[in-house]
Amino acid sequence: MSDHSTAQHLEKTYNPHEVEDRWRSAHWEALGAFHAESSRVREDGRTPYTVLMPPPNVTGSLTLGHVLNHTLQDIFIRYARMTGHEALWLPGTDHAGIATQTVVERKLRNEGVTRHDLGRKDFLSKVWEWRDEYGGLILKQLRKLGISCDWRRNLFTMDERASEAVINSFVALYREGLIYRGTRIINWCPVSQTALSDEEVIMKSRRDQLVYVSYPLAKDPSRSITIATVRPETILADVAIAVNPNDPRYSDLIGELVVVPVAGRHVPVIADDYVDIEFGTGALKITPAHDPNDYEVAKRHNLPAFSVVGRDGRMTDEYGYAGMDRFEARTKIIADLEELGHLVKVEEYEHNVGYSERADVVVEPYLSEQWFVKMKPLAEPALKAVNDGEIRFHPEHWINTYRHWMENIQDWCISRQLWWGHRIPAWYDEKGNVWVASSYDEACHLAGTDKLVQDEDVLDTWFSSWLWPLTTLGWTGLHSDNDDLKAFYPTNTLVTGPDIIFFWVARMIMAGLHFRGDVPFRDVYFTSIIRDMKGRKLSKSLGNSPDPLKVIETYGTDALRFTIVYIAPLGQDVLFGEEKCELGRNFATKIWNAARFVFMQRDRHFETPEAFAEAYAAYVPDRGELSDSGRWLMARYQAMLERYHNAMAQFKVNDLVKIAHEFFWGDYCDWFLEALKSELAGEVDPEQAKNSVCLAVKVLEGTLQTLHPVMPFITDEIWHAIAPRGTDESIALTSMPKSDSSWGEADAAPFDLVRNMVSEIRSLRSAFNVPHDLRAEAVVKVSSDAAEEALSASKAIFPALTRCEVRLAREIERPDHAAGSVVDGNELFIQLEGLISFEKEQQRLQKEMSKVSGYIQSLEKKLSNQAFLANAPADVVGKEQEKLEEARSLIGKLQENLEVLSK
RNA sequence: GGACAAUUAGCUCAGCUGGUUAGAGCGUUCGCUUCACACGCGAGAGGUCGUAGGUUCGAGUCCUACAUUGUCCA
Repeated sequence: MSDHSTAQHLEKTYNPHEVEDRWRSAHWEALGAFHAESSRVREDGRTPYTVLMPPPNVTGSLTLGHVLNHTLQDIFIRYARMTGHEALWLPGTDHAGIATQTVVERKLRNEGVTRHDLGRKDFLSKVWEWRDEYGGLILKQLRKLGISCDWRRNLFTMDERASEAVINSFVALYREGLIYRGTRIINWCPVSQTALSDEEVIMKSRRDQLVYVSYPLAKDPSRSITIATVRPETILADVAIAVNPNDPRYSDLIGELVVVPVAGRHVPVIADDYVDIEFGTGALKITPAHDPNDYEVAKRHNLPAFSVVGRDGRMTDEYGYAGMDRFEARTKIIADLEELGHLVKVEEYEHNVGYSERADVVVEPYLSEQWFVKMKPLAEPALKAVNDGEIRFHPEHWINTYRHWMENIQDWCISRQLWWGHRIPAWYDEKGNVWVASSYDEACHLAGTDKLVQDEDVLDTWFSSWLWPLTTLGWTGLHSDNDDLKAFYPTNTLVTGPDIIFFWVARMIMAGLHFRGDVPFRDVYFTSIIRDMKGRKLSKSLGNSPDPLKVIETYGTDALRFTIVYIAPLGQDVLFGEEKCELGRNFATKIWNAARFVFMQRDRHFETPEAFAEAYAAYVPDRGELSDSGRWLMARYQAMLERYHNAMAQFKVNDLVKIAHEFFWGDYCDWFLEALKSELAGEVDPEQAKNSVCLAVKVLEGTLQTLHPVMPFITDEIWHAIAPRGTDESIALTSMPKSDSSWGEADAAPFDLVRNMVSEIRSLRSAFNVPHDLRAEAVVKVSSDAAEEALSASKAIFPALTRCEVRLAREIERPDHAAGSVVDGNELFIQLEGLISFEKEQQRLQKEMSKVSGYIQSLEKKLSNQAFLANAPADVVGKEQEKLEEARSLIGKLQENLEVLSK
C-alpha cells in the first residue's frame, strides 16, 4: 500500500485503521524516526528538547487519561522535533509495588497458594514472570496512539540500572543524615499489610458514632469523667484522660486516677493544651498507639504506648476482643459499655477518615519502626526553584498547592512491608546495629562481620519514581555522569496530572536538585481530569469509562487524539462522551476530502507527478502572480501560523488545535477552495492554473504540518501523496512553517470584500426564499475604485457561490422589485421580480434600521460624553467617530431603500 | 475551617494585559444529491455574561462580599 502510484490517489473515504497500522510500525518505528542522540546535541550543537513520560503503572491498561496525557506529550515532542530540536521522549513503566504484588497474590490465591508458601525468592520470580507476560500491555496500547518516543530507551523502575540508582541514592541520603529509621505512628493498610506515606491516604467523609463514655474516679466511683470518642474499641489501649488546663470544669480532677471501662486499669487525668475545650465533653482519652496526636501528648507526659489492633486490623487485646475485626469490636464494645453502665450517649457524627489509596479500607494509625526521609532540607531548595520561576507550572495556580505542601512538609515514610520492590539496603548485625551500604559485602566490611541480616522491607515505589529524570538518562548514583545526562538534563516539559503533584512532581524537583544540582525540568503542564458527560469521575465501578481502544476502533486514533485535545482546555476538567469523537472523525474526513480535491486539480493541470513535483519544488508564492483569493489565503495562513506558534509558546495546546482547525475548515476549505473551483473552471491560462494549484498544495502542506503533532497518521499519509516521496521520509521530520508577517491586511482586504458580498447575497436569497435553482442578478453600486477593482477581479466566482450574476456600476437608479443591502459601504440590490414581497422587504429594512439606530444612539451618547472625550485615548475616540460615521451612512442608505420601496 | 478553581446561548466551552452591535462546536429551525466532502454545503433562531455592591469616561474582562459547584488541604 505504500506504493506511490496508488497513494497519490486517495480512497474516496478515509480509512484510518489501514493507514494508522502502516505508519506506526512499517515506517516510524522501523525507521527509528524518533530516536534521539546525545552526539547530535554535544557535537552538532542541536538544541535538545526532552519530555519525560510519567511511567504508567505496569499493571495498568490504557485509559482516556493516558490518551490525553500522552497525546499532549506527543504534541510537545513532535512540535519540538519539527522546530529543529533534538527531541527526546523517554518512555518507561513503574513497578507499582502494592498493585503488582496484589495482582500476583490474587492470581496465586486462585491456585491455592500464598506468597508465604512460596517464600520470598520464588514469589519474586512469579512476579517477574507476570511482569514479562502482562507488563508490556500498557506500552503496547500506548504505541497504538502513535506516540513518538524513543522506545530504545524504555526503562522499568526495577531494571538493574534504575535499581542501582535507588540503592545508591538511599545510601547517600542515609550518610548525609537525610534518611533515618524511627518509631512513629504511620498509616497502616490492614489489607495490604504495609505502611503507607501520607500521600497514599485519601481522606473521605464518613458517618460514624460519637460515643460518650464515663470513666469513674478510682478513689470515688460515684464521680466520673466523660469523654467522647469515635473509636471506642481503642479504649482498651488508653493511658490517660486529658483535659485542657484552662478548663474550669475539670481543674479539680487533674492528677486523679480514673478506671478505664472494660479494661479496669487505672490511668491518670492529665492537663494538656492540645485538648479542645469545645469538642465533645472537653475531656479526651489518650491512646498513644492509635493516634498520632495522642502519641505526642503521651510523649510530653512520659506515658507508655501500647496497641490493641494488629497488622491485619484485628484486635490483639487481653480483654476478650482479641481476633475480632476492629469494626466488629467497636459494635461489641458499645454494647458492653452500655451493659456495664459506662455508656452515656451515642451521637451521629460526620468526620473525615483516611482510606488507603489502593485497597480502599480505613487506614489504621499504627505504631511501628519505619524508614523515613527527612524532607525539610530537600524541600527548601525545591520550593525556591519554583518560587524563583526556574520551573513554571501551567496553569500557574498550582504553584499555591505546591507551595503549601512544601511549607508544611512532613517526613516521608519510605519503607513498605512488601516483597515486590527495591529491598532496603540496610543490614542488622547480631547486636541489632544497623549497617546501610550499597551491597552486602560493603555492609559486612563496615560491620566487621558477615553475620548480617538484611532489612525485610522494600522501598516505596515513589522512591524510585522521584529519580526518574535521572535514571531514564542513565544516572546510577551520586556523581555519576554520562553523555545523555549532559545533553538532555534538565528535561523540558513534564505533562502530568495535578493529583500527583506531591507524590511525584515535588519529589522529582527535590531529587533533581539534590543529586544533580539542577532542576529536573523547566515546565510542568498539568492536564485536565476527564469526566463523563454528567461530570462524574471515570471509574470502573460506575462503568462510565469508555475503553480507548474501542473508541479508536470506531473513530480512529487521529480522531480521538484531535477530539480529546480539542475539548480539554488547560487546567479544567473535561466532560467526555464517545460521541464527541465525531468532531475529530469529521475533521479527518474533511482534511481527506479537501486533499483529494486538491490532488484532482493537481492531476488535471500537471502532465505527470514528476512535472508537478518539479514545479512545486521551485514554487514560492508571489504576490504579483496570485489572485485576490490567493493573497487573502496567504494573509490568513500567515496569521494562523503566528497564532499557532504563540499558542504553543504559551502551552495553550487546546487553542493551537482550534486555530489550525478553524483555519483549515473555515478559510482554506470554505473560501479558498470554493474560489479556486471557479478559478480553475472552464478555460484557464495553464500557467495561472499551475500557479494556483501550487499555492493550494503549499498551504495544504503547511497546514498538514501544523496538524501533524495532533493527527500524526492522516497528515503523514496525505503528505506522502503530495508528490513522490520515499517511505524513509516523514512529515514528522520536516520543518514546521514559520509565519511571515509581510503578508497582511492589505493582501486580505480585496477578497474580504468579496466574501462579505457573497455572504450578503446568500442571506438575501435565503431571507426571500429565492428558489435554489433560480439564477438572479445582483447589482452593486460600488463606493470606491478599490471596491470596484476587487469585485470585478473576482466576478467569476459569484455565480457558483451565490447563484447570482453580479453587475457593477458606479451610478445607478435604485431598481424596483429588489431587495437591498449595504456591504462595506457598497450598495447591493438583488432584482427579484415577483419574489420580493414589499411588506417583507419593508419589515426587513425597518428591523435593520432600528438595530442600526440603536447602535447610533449608543455611539452618540458616548461621543457626547465630555468625560469620555477628555479621558479616553485619542485613537479610541477616533475609532468611535469613524464607527458613527459609517453607521450614519449605512442608515441613510437603508432609509433611501425604504423610500424607493414605498413609492 | 483554610486554599484554589469554576459560574457566558438548550449542552460543552472560547473571550490575552478593561475600549465594536459578546464568539465556536454540538443540538435546533429552514433550504440544498452545487461534479472534494450529507462525517457535507448555505442561511437563521438562540445570551440583561451567578447575585449584590464598588473602581473607571468605559467592565463579561479589575476589586469586595455573597451564593452555587468542584478539587486539594486540615
